[in-house]
Amino acid sequence: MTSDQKYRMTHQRQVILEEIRKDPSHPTADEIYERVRKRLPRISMGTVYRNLDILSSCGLIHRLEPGLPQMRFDCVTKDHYHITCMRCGKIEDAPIETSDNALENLENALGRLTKHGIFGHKLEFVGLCRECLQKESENPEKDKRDDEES
Amino acid sequence: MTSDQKYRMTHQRQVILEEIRKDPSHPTADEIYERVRKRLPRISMGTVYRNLDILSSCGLIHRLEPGLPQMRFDCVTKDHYHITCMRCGKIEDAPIETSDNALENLENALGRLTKHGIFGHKLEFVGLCRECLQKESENPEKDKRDDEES
DNA sequence: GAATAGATTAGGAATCATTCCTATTTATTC
DNA sequence: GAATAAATAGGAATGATTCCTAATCTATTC
Repeated sequence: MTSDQKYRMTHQRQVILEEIRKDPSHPTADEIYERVRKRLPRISMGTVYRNLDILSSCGLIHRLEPGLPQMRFDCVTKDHYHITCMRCGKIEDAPIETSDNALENLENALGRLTKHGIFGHKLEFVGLCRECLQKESENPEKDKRDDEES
Repeated sequence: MTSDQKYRMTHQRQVILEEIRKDPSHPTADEIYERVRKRLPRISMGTVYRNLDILSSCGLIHRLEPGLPQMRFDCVTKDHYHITCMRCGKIEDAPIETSDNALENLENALGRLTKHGIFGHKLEFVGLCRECLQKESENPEKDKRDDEES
């Protein structure tokens, strides 16, 4: 698929890849399944998961692991950072560059300090997305006090 | 438990907290359950989970969410960073300070740029722990080529 | 173009961490 | 010490993910 011949690019795999590439919103496996199913009604969830694994391990997509029960997938394979909404779970790209090497220097220093092999880092920003922030301001303090006067 | 009286400090809750505080290795819920069970043989998993939730929401412990199926818990509530071993899943503290405010500045800039409310970030280093690194060097390339000459 | 072998699939069962439910127990307050 | 609320044990339910199997597809070789 990349250069090795271990994998074939089957039609199902191609459609899954296309649907991920159509969608910059970091969809879950389930969302990908639903979209692919419109084009391939007989596809199974097992096939979707297996191909998400294979596509990730080939580097054609990225697997995201926010602290939420479902994994999400990213068609952008260039390293970048994300903002996760703590209310609705939406994940958006953080418009910052990873090119400055402060974190890389830190990785090297950490490797020396700890004798670990440090191969990378995951940096994720957490907050409220624009929509949830707006709802918050329209309905202030709503869910911070769910123990009073129900 | 902190200052509000919403929660009681029950014996079970106390024991759970003590066992977490005895153990700096970021145990899973299951590991905590096993340790607590030695002291309270009749405790149930539901009680452990409920109390881990409550203790986290009170700020007495921290809940970690590495990209692995099990959550882990940390008795150190001061903000700090971790190194997760991609082979064995062990989580260790990263001996770096969070006090320099580069990431804080970045959060502020991001908030302005995106109109999100940014409340924090999660930074996690990924690599091999000392033990797994050593095994790797004793048995080089073992698991990178599991497709050749089994 | 038949035979072979390996990869892939659909479908569904199994797994397993976590959450939820309920009847009972425990602590607190009046 | 009755009333009330919180917490518990035990077990069932949930739900994302993984695993299994028989059937199908595809590339290669003769």
